[in-house]
Amino acid sequence: MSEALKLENQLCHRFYTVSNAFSRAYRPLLKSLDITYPQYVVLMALWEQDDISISELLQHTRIDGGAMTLILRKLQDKGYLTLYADDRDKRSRRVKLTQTGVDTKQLAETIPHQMLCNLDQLTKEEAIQLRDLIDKLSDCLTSSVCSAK
Amino acid sequence: MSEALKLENQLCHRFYTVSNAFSRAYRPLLKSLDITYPQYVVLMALWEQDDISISELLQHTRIDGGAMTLILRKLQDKGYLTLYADDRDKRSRRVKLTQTGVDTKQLAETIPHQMLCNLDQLTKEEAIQLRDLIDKLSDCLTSSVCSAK
DNA sequence: GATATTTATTTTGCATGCAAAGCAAATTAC
DNA sequence: GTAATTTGCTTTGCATGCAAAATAAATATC
Repeated sequence: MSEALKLENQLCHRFYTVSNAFSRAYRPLLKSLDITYPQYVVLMALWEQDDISISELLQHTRIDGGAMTLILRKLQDKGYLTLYADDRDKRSRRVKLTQTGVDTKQLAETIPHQMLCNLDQLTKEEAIQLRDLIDKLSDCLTSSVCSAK
Repeated sequence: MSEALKLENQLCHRFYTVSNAFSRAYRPLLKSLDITYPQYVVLMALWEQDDISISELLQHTRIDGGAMTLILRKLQDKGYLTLYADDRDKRSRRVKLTQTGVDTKQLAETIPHQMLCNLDQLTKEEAIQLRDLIDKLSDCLTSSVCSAK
């Protein structure tokens, strides 16, 4: 049979598989914080830059807008953050960590190490190489020059 | 701030982002077949090896079991495949492409090329390198020696 | 300055991904 | 050979990802 349609040759399937594997691998690490992986992504973004608009948060995290509404609602319910209207632009809403949200960063500090511990078969060089290749791939996919719309 | 929790340093977030980007990029290519990306994965698996049990299909595709039930139901409704009971083991069900399902492979042959066209910034060597690094990473994640359960 | 358009966000409807529970058939234990 | 366990699959409930429609507010057009 032709090689092109073989599952083993699909880069996309590798990303599909690994992305889901990551999400599963994070679950036990995030359990004590009572958050999911996308919620963790939102918190990481806020720990890096707090008190930003939802649209900025969408850009940083690349999470879907519709999903973001629900994620923020849940993180608010859990007491990690607060949503408030922007005075200058009433269409916009802003996100701000609560004290709990800020403090939780300390608890989360150990998570990246625990995850890296899963990945220690990769050397630092390989990890960097992998990162750079994915970024190149990501640029192709995002710009999607050739994609038939 | 510490580097460990920065979003930019998370390999997982790259996979999250690229995996979703792939799914989005495939959408227009799969539209004429009226299937989603996971459904396409199932068809690719069956074009490679037809008439297999659901459990085999689960292993090949690494799709979630609960999701697979729905995906197969939809592909059956669309006339791509048939589900039938295994005579030897009545717990098991088997999947077989219909003639339509088999014929559709011809239509799908062009899809991998169209997608590669999106990714032509990557050289062949880089693509292979990327593939191998992801496989190494994938092994780490799957075996998850160190993960605290 | 009223209208048309754009922007920021939410809602809706559909398709997974996942853990956990449920079920029936096959297998193991004894 | 019956009970306990395992296996293959489906169902359930929850959390996204996504396109498209809906809303409200800000901007641009004329």
